[in-house]
Amino acid sequence: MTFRDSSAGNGSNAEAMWEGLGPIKVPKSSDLLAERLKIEILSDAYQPGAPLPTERELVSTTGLSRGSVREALRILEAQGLVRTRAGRYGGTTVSQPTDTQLASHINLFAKGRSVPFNALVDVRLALEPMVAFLAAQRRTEDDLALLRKIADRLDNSAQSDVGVFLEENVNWHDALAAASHSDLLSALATSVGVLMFEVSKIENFATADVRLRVARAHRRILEAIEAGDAENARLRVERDLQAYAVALQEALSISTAKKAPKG
Amino acid sequence: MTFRDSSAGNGSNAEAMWEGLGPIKVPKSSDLLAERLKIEILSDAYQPGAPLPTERELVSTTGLSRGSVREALRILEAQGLVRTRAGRYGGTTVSQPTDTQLASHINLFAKGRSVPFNALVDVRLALEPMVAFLAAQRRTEDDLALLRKIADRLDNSAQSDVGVFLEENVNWHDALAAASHSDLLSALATSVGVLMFEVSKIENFATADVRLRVARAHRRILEAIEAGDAENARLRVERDLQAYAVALQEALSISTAKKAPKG
DNA sequence: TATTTTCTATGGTCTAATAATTGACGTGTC
DNA sequence: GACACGTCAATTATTAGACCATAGAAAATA
Repeated sequence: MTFRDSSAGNGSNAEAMWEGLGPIKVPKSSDLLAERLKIEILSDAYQPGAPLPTERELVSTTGLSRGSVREALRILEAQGLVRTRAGRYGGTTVSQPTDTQLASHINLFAKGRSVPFNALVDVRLALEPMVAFLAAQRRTEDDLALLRKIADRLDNSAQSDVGVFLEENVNWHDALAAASHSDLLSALATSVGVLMFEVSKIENFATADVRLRVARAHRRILEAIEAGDAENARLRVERDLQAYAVALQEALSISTAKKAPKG
Repeated sequence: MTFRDSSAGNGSNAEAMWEGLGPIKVPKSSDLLAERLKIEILSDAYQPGAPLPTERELVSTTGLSRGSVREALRILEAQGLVRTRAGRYGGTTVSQPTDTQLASHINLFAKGRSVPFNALVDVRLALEPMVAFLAAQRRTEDDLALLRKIADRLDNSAQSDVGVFLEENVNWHDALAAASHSDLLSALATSVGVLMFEVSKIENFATADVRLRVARAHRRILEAIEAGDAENARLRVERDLQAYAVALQEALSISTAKKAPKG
């Protein structure tokens, strides 16, 4: 009598006995190792820069092959948790995810999901006013000096060099975010800022008129931040952002209309 | 005369000749392949579900080894851009990053960088009021039905089951975020919400008193959203969030004070 | 028709070897 | 001593080839 025979012989509820069993998903060894290492790394026992075991040590302690170990390390690397360097005294070390890496993942989310422009506006309209609010409260003298310098350059380039203007505009938003002295908030704000900046690179949107208005708006925001008037800074950013979004939205619909003139 | 001799003989600016040369960074083959595939995937030529070449095909088209190809695929998998399934008719397919994956990366950023509690509050205070604002404008009947059901369950469990209450509280915030109908915003909001939820699981913070207050607050927010009063919804969320953050902050300082009684 | 079995292309894993990298260390020259 | 250079050794980077496990399709069977 086989195992199968005996269970089949138990009657009508032979299958019911096993209904607690669902499909069993076999995880990949590299995923398991990555998960275990992730927990270790986040457990406070590891400081940034601390060395992980070498690949060959991991091979011997885990019993996995070198290939699986390396795949696990690539996963952790993509998550920004480790860094590997070749050569003697190289190896894998713990690292902290950078702003850039977070921005990259947000970027992938937005691009991969084809997040519409309006959704970007929603997020930016949530983040940037708060950034300005906090910046007005927490800005240091260094922050102010940097913001002033960028504001000057924006004024100067507003009537002349479009390329410089756009570049300095990104710098402005980065500096503002940094002045909020809030890690996560500024990382998120700059990420979304970059996304919108990419959109705004369409078809000479940054006309001389638009540039002048942006420069003036930033100047007013800077004044509020200098005065430490948080509520005012928030309001001004909110207003300017809405105006900017509306204008960009219009430019976009014109631009797409051009591309499909009789669609 | 050697090459070196001739350059050294040019005088004091011998090094200046080479100042255009920086350190040359040799990229890893897996990174290169991942980057190239990423560009392909994001180029609109690939729809979600579209199959990538098989590993062995990539080996023959790129000239790399299977190990390198697989490492590249692990990177893309960690970025949420592809999915792989074993077995015949399996393979690697294009996929869209999920909310959960974005949340996971934000989670790693916060944990890996030890982002302080206050910074989480900053972000949540930026996102959630906007979520409520948009939810009041965009909510469907289905959204309202779900929010009402959760609000009821929150009321019922506020005075009894702490576990159910906490769970439903997370559901509430998720449902609210969904009602904003803004992809990125809701993904970010729920990510940060989960992070704060983890913090609030400390030391019976969710006392009966706190639970009742939260339930009442949510009820008021729901009313504003039902009425479509966006500005009101935003204000109420902002106020409640601030109160919640203050209370949690106090509980945290008490909790940490207990752990280091005479520090 | 319904069920079971077989087939096979695919990812998953392992072993073994070689190449490339890189920091330390010695060694010589001036 | 200071500097340039070569050597060494440990580590990751990459390759090659093999075999296993998986999972649908397709064929065989009831």
